Amino acid sequence: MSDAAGDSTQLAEEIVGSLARRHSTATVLFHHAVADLLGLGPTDHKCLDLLRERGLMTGSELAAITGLTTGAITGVVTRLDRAGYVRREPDQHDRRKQVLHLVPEGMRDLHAVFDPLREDAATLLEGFDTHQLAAIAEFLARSTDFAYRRATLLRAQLLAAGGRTRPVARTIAPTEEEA
Amino acid sequence: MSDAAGDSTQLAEEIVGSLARRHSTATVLFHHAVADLLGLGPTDHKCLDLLRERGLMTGSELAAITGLTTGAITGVVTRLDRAGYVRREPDQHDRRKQVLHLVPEGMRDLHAVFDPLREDAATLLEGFDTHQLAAIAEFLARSTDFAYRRATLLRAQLLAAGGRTRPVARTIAPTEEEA
DNA sequence: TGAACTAGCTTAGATACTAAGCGAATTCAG
DNA sequence: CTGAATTCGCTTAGTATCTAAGCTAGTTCA
Repeated sequence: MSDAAGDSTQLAEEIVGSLARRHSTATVLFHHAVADLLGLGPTDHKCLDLLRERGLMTGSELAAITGLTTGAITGVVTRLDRAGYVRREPDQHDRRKQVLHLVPEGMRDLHAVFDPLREDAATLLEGFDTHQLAAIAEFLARSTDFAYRRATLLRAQLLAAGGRTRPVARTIAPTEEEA
Repeated sequence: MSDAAGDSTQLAEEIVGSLARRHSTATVLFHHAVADLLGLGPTDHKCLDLLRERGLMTGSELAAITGLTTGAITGVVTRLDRAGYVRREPDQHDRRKQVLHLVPEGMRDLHAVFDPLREDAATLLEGFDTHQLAAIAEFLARSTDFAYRRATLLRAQLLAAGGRTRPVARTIAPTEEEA
C-alpha cells in the first residue's frame, strides 16, 4: 500500500509539474494553428469556442469571460458575423443587448473541418479501460473548471494591482534596467 | 464485458467530443491570463514555455515550431530579453546563429508566481488511484504529442493551399458574400 | 420625471504581426 | 580556392487587433 501511495505521489508530481504544462503549451499552439486554418485569428477562434460551449451570450458576458474590452468584442463579433459563424440578434427584454447566436451553416462547415481530426483523436484513448477513461474524463472536467476560475482570479488580481503591463516578477526583484 | 465496453465507448465519445475541446478552450484562456499577469502577451509566454520545455534553441527553430515569421521572433526574443527571462548568445560553430538561453534569475521569478498555483492544482488529482493517475499521465503525454504533430500538419496544409487568410470552410460552401 | 447606470459602438493610439528584403556567415559546386 | 546559392537573424513598411476613453441609446431607480 505504501508502495502504491509512493507511485501515486510521484505520478501526481509529474502530472502537475511537467506533463500538464507541456500539454498546455501544445494546446495553445494547436489552437493557434486551427485558428489560422479557419482564417480567424486566435482570439476570434477562442470566442467562437466559448460560444459553442456556453450557448447564447451577450457581448459583455463574452468580454467578462475573456478579459477583453467591449470594443475588442465588437471587432470579434463583427468578424465572426462576416465570416458566417455568428449572428447578432436583439434581446427581447433589453433592447440595448445583442444576443449572439451560432449560425447552423457555419457550424456545419466547422464540423467538416474538425470531424476527421476527431476520428484521429480517438486513437489517443486506445488501451485504456473504463476505470481509467472515467479518470481521464473527470480530470479534464476538473481542470477545465480550475482553469476558468483561475483565469478569472488572475485577472481580478491584475486589475486590483493597478493593471500594469510590466512583469509582476520584476517588482519582486527589480534590476538596473527600466526603459 | 459488453456492458463495460459500452461504457468505454460512451466515455471515449464524451472525451474527444466535448470534454477535450472544453478543456482546450479553458487552457487557452488561462494561458492568456497568465501571460497578462507576467506582462508578456500570449505569444511571448508561449515561446518562453517552449524554451523551458525544449531547452536551448535558435530563433529559426522557434519560428518553425510556432509558425511565426523570423521577424516576429526577433520581437519576441527582444521582449523576453528585456524582461529578463532569456538571453541571446552567439553559437560557437555558426556565427549567424543566436542560441537562446534561459536566465536563471528570471526562472526563479517565474517559479515564485507559479508555485502557489501548482500546489492548488494538486487537488485536481485527489481521489485517483495509481492505475488512474498513470492513465491521466499517459493521456496527457499522447495528447501533447498529437497536438504538436497536428499543428505542424495544419500549418503545412495551409501553406500548401496558398496560405490564404479566408476560411477554408468558405471554399467548401461558397456564399454570395466576398468582400 | 430626471439622475445614475449599463450595453455596445466608435475613435485614437499602441502594439505585434506578416511580407519583403538586407547584410553577414556558411555551404557547396566547379 | 573562388564565386554562387543558401541560411540566419534583423530591419522596414504595411496591416490588423488590441486598449482606453468617450459616445448614444436604453434601462433602472429614487
